[in-house]
Amino acid sequence: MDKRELLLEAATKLFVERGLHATPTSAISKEAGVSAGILFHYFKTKDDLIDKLYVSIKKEYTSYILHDLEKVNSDLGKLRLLWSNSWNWALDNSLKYKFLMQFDNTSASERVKNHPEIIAKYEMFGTLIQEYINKELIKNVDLTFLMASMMGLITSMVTYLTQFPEKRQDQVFIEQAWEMYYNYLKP
Amino acid sequence: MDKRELLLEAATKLFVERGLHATPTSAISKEAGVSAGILFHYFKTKDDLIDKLYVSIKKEYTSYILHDLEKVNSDLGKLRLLWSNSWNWALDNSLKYKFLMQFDNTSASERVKNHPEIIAKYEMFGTLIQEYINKELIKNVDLTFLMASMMGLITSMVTYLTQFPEKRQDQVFIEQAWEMYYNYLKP
DNA sequence: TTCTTAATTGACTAATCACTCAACAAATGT
DNA sequence: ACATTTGTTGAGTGATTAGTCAATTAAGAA
Repeated sequence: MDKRELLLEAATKLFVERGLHATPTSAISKEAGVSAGILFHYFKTKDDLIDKLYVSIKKEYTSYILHDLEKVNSDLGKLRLLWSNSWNWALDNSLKYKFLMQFDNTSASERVKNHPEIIAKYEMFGTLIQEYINKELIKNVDLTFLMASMMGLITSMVTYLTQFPEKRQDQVFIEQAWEMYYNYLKP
Repeated sequence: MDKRELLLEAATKLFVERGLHATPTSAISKEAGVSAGILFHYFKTKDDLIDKLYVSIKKEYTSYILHDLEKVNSDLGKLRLLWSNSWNWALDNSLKYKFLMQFDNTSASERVKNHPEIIAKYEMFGTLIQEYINKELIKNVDLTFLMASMMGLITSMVTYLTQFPEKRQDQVFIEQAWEMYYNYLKP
C-alpha cells in the first residue's frame, strides 16, 4: 500500500489520540510500519505533514458533502442530502473529523485554509447555498456562519452517536436530526 | 501579580496561537515575563500545566454558566440566562474558549474530564436540565448531547461574531440567536 | 532580630526529536 | 543490457527542549 497514505493514516490516529505535541515523527513512522526517514521523503517537515494532512482530510470531507447531489431533483431534497452526506461522513470518519475540529481551532489552520482546491469546493458549496437563499429556502446568513453551524450541529451528533451508536439506525432519530437542522436554517 | 496565573494566561495565548506542539515551556515563561524555572515550581511537568489549564478554564466556564441564575424567576427565563451566560462567556473569553474546543477533541482530555469540581458543576447543571425536561420545557435528550449541541451552536456564534463584532450589539440578532437555540431544544 | 520556609532565578544537563545522508533496492526508461 | 531516476532504510547529528538544581532573595513566624 502507498506509504504516503499509511503515514497520513497513522498520523491521524496518533494526533487525535495523543495530540500533536505528544506525537513524534518517529511514532508516526513506527505506527505506519515504515522507516523513520521515509516520512521526510514525502513531507518536507513535520509541519508540512500536518498541513498536508489537514488539506487532504478537508478535501475529502468537502468533496463528500457534494456527493450524489445531481441524483436528487428537488431543492429541499438536495439540501437534505447535503446535510446527511455531511454527518454520515463525519460519523464514518470520526477520527478524521476530530482532527479537523482540533486543527480548525488553531491559528495554524490559517496557513492552510486558503488552499485552492478547498476554496474551489467552498465556492461550489457557496453558490449552491446562495441559490437556496435566493429561493428563500433558507435564512440569509453568511457562508462562514452556515458552515460553522453545520459543523457545530454535526459535532453534537457525533458526540452523541459515538456514545449510543445504535441510535444511528433509528429512522425517527434521523428525521429529528434533519428537522433540527432545517428548523435552524429556514427563514 | 500571581505568577502562576501569569503563566496560565501566557500559555492560553500561545497554545491557541501556535498550537501545543509548537509552544516550548521557555516561550511560555518568556511571554509571562518570569524565569524559566518557576514554571516547574508551579507545575510538575508541561503536561501537568496543560491539564491544570484545561481544568481551570473549564471550571471558570461552567461556573459562569450558572451565574446570577437565582435572580431570575421563570423557568424559561432561567434557561435563557443559562444560554446567554454561556455564549457571553465564550465571546468575552474567545481565547480560552478556543483552547477548550481544541483540547476537547483530544483524548488527552479524558485524563482530566473526571475532575471532581467539574463533575460537581455538571451535576448541578444536569439536575437543572432534568427539571426542565420533566416540566416539558425542553426535549428529552441526554445531557452530553445537550452540552455538545450548546457548545456547537455557540461555536458557530463565536466564529460569526469574531468576523462581525458589531452584530453583537444588535438586539434582533440576540433574539434570533435565542430563538435558534430554543427551537432546537423545545419538545 | 533571627530562624524557617517559600519563591525565584538562570545556567546546566540529559533526553528527545526533527531532520540528514550515505548506502542500497526497486522500478522505469532506452 | 545498462543507465537513470525514484523509493527506502536506519544509524547518526545538531538543535531544541523539558526538567533539575544550587544559589539568592523575599516573606513569615517567633
